[in-house]
Amino acid sequence: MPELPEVETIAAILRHGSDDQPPVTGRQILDAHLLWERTLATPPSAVFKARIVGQTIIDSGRRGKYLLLPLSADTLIIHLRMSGDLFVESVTEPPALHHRLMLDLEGRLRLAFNDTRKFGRVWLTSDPGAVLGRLGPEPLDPAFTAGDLYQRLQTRRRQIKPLLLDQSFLAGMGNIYTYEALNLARLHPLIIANTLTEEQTEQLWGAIRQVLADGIRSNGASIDWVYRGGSYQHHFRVYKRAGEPCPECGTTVERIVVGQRGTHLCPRCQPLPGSD
DNA sequence: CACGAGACCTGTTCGC
DNA sequence: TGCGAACAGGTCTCGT
Repeated sequence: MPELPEVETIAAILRHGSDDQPPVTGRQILDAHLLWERTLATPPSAVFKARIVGQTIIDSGRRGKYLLLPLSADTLIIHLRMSGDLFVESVTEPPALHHRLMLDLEGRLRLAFNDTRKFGRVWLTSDPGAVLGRLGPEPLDPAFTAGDLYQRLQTRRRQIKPLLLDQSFLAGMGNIYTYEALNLARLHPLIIANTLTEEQTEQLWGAIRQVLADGIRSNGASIDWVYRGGSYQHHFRVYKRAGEPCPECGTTVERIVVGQRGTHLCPRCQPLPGSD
């Protein structure tokens, strides 16, 4: 589930709580249990527990797709990758299948990192910049303008879709929101980045911000067996709609492969210049 | 710089 | 029904 809107949603739940979860901010970490060694990127597991126990969770935020939990001395950084998720539950619950890291908190609570596919990673560091250093701009930052995007596109000769997925170009876009944005902007995923006109760039910039903002407003998307209560999946225009009519023009939605990732598009709304 | 392939993992869905 | 292949929200590394 985790692209920018889903990570934003989780960060907000950890900060403010939800209907069935109290907030974790302000709580001290009393114990730590690492259940899958490779989940921990740094420090070595031998020092992780001794270092994190006793620290208090100060806040909860996000940068790109990284979840940031500033602690009293360090920052806990979590990347959910493909299947990661975070739960706040009672310490009395038996650890669920696929829990990889559990932090016992004040108030008999537990913050659990659950990650079926084991791709997710956790960092405990005093220097978040070392982990986040190469991320591109935040697409929803008010300071990020269409002109900025146009500037950044000028030096790139890559196909637009893999470029938007490149986190050093723009932080937070994932596979689904990227092709949803390209569909909304009526741009083919294979268009070469520096051939976009200023007008097309403006469309793309608006579409990116719209799909992300709508995703956040819907509390993210709930897909397949991963469910968190988000509802943005009901707004998807082309995702998993290959073979169905485009909501815009009725043409059959196609699925192609770009950079080894499935990509959905409407061939009529999103024509590729120079081919027919 | 750009691209493709392979790796890392488990679970579900698809096609025969 | 069974079984292997393909596929899934991400990113890293290596070779060309």
